[in-house]
Parts: sequence; C-alpha cells; structure tokens
Amino acid sequence: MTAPMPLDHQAAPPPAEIRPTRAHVLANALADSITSGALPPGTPLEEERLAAAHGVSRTPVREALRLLAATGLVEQRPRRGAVVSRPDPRRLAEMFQAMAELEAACAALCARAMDRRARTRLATRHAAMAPMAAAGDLRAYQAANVTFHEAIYAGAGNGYLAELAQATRLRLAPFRAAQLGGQDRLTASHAEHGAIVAAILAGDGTAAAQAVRLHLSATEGAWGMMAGQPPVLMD
Amino acid sequence: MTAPMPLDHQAAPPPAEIRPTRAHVLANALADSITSGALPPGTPLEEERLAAAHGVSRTPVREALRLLAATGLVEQRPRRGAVVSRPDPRRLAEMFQAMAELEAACAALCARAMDRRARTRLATRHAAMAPMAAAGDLRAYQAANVTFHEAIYAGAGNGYLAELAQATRLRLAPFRAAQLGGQDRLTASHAEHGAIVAAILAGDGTAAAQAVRLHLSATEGAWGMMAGQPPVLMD
DNA sequence: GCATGCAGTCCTGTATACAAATCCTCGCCC
DNA sequence: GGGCGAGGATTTGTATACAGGACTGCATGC
Repeated sequence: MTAPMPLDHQAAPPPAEIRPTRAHVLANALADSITSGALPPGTPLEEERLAAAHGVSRTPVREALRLLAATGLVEQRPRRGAVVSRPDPRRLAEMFQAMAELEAACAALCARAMDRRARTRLATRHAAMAPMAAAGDLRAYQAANVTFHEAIYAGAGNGYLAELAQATRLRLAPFRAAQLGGQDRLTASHAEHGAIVAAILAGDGTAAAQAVRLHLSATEGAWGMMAGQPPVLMD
Repeated sequence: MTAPMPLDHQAAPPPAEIRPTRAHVLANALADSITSGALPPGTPLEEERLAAAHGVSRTPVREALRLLAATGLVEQRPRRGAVVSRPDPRRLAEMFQAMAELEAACAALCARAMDRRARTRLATRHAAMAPMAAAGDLRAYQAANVTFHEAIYAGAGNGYLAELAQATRLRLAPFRAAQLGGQDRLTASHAEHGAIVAAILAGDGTAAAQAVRLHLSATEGAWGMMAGQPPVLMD
C-alpha cells in the first residue's frame, strides 16, 4: 500500500526539494501517460522496452513499476510482467462507490471543521464556476471542478483521508469519459455542487455527505463506464 | 497502494496459488516484524544487512522495501534509506479518524447490503464473544475482535473499500497498545459491538456508522497513543 | 480439422559490480 | 572548549550479467 500508501496525487510523494530518483521520475511520467489515456488499460509494460524508451536500465524501470503497482495504476503478476490496470466492471463500481464514501466523509468533516476563511473560499470558488457552466466552457469547468473537489479533501483537515480520496480519484482517472456529457450535465453538476456547498456552510455534515453521494453517483453515470448495479444512495 | 495498492492484510497481494517472488516473501516477513512490534517505528532498514539476514541479494530487498513503502509501513527517502514509519501524533490521529470513517462506511453498507445468512453469522460471532469478555480472556477476545471487524469489512460487499480499511488497520497496528486495557474495557468493547450489530441487523446504516465511530473513538483512547485533539464524533 | 505436446525465444527474477551521494569521524581554526 | 570543514567509510542508486519460468509457434497424433 501500499496503498496506501504513498498516496499522493503524484505517484511518488518524496519531499519536493529533494532531487528525486530516476525511478520516481519515470513513475510520474508513466502515471501521467496512464491517467491521460495515452497508455490504455491492459497495455503491457515491458521493462526492456520502457528502459530503452527512457534511456535508463531495467533497474529503475522495475522500481517505477513497483511504485505504480502500489498506487494501483498497474498490475504486476509474478513472472508474468506488468500491465496497465484494467479492473473488471464490478471492481470499478466498487471504486466509484468507495470514492463517493471517501469524499462524503471529507465533506461531512468539512461541515464541522472548516474555519470561516475556508468556507468563504469554497463558496467563492463555487460561485466562480457558475458562468463556466452557463457558457458550456467544458475545459475551464473541468479544471475548476478538480480544484473544487480538492478543496473539499483539504478542508476536512485530515491529510490521510485526503490522500486516500486523491489516490482513488487517480486510479479512476483512466476510466473517466473524456467529456462530462454536455451543457445540461454541466449545469446539473454545478447545481449539485451548490447543494454540497450549502450543506457545508450550514454546518450540516450529514446533508453534505448525502449531497456528495448524490453528486458522485450522477457523475459516475456520466462517466459511462458503469456496467454493474445502479448506484445505491445511503440514507 | 496497490496493487493495489497492494492493499491487503498481507503486504503483498499476489494471487495465492502463484508462487510468490522473494521480494513478496521478504515483504510479508518484514511486515509481520513491524506490526508485531519486533521492529519498532524509527528502526533503520539497511539493505545490505537485511539481504545478509535473509540470505538474498540487495535486489529483492529493495523491491520488498518499495512494497512496504507502498503500504505505508516504512518510509523511503531518496538516497537516505528506509526506516519503519513513525507518523507524528497529528498524522496518527488522522489515521485513526480515517479508519473510523472507513469502517463506519463499511458498517453502513452492511446494514443495507448484508443478506440473511451474513447477518446471522455476524450476530452469532458477536454472541460468541460475550463469554470471552466476561471471562476477561484477552487473547481470545482480541483474535475474535479482528475477525469481527473483518466481517464488517467483508459484509459491505465492497472489496476496494475493505482493502482501504484493512490497509489502514495494518498501518496502525504498530501503534496499538499491547493490551486493550483490562476487563472493564473488554466488556465495554463488547457492548459497543452490540450496538453496531443491532444497528446492522435493523438495517439502520446511519446508526451503524455512528456506533462504529463511537466504538473506534473509545478504542483509540484505549490504544493510548493519542496526543492530539480528543476524537470528534460526527452526528 | 482440432487439440495436444514440445522446443525455441522472450521476458522476468536475482545476483553482482560500479558510481555517486550521504553520514561519520577526526582534525583544524576561532 | 566549541564550531566548522575535509576526508574516508558506508550506503544507496544504477547498470549489467546470468538463470529460470512463461509465452509463441509448429509439428504430431487423434
């Protein structure tokens, strides 16, 4: 847990000011390729090939693969090589549900732990997204959306929980549909955000958690990779 | 983590029937030594020494250390070696809180997802622990306690969430006090379990989650490593 | 025509060697 | 006497070599 786990939004979390090792650099590069979709799930990752491609020997490649295996982005089967993870639909559904629960917990904590400044910032950020949704500016909305959710992770005041949520989000990244789904989905998303923000500002943790579950189950549907049961909301 | 984050109750989760690699064997051995307290937090883990001690070369040792770093049991700082993780009190408190939230989510899911047989088994297991608590049989109670909590993880029907909870529990293992705290704590623990079971059997997810939070915050206190704020229960 | 067994090739797991960086010790200077 | 710096020893990072298992292809038998 790895994996846990060195669970950061980077694949490798060594302190910033320290010069990272080649394995870390490689792991980050591969993680970007995987989350961006350049290396689709199921792609075999041969050590020799990667080594040649990046101008290093097999050793750091192996360590990078272990690092990525720890984050769950790749799977390593003994003596059978590594491939970009391709979780089956059932597991994917589990990950989406777990993601919702993690973020719901963060939101509930936000409702009680956020100080005045943080609440104001969150509300400001949310308000700033309204024109993007109205204008259908998908790119801007997506960027702001990531920031919004990260603000909820951070606002919970629990770094470990935030790392778990962030790591899960990272693992799910390859399975996000490229688009959120158009203008109506955008405005709906913003409205759902509004419910979350309102509950947090009101200090209602239970409502905040439930609003997050609603939002993420809707998003999950928009992501389109669902193949299992319909999402179940908790009461 | 991973694979997942290699997040299993073993440090390395390769399929059982497959002969594991030496790095996995080593990682499991080291994980046991760490969780059992034989290797206390802060202990430096020199590659050459470990290699000699286990009769292998440095290569599998390095991979084992990466595996353990993924689970969070050890920390690896580039060019400065690995040590058994020693989270500061604040982070420890975060991990305990996250653990409670994860298990609360599992319990809530149990309340709605468990089938009849699973509910019966859970109740039976809980009942079986009563005489252990009454007799003050610490060893038996602890073993049954682990099984009880694992049943809640499994009963949620979400393998990914269960892995996160299990991994967090593993990471916290080195910081558990050796004892639960005596007879009164034992009976109190069993009573708290009773509230959890009752809520699950009643299908009340919210109550189950809250009962878990209560139980774990009490346990946390009994574990004694707390140094931060008192635990905050969510409503 | 299809399944099965076998050999060759490729790839991974492990060991070892070398280079570079860090840590520790000792001596020097203030 | 204490702080600082240089040098060596130790340890990690990386490269390379070798051994063993896994996959590919073909040949053989049914």
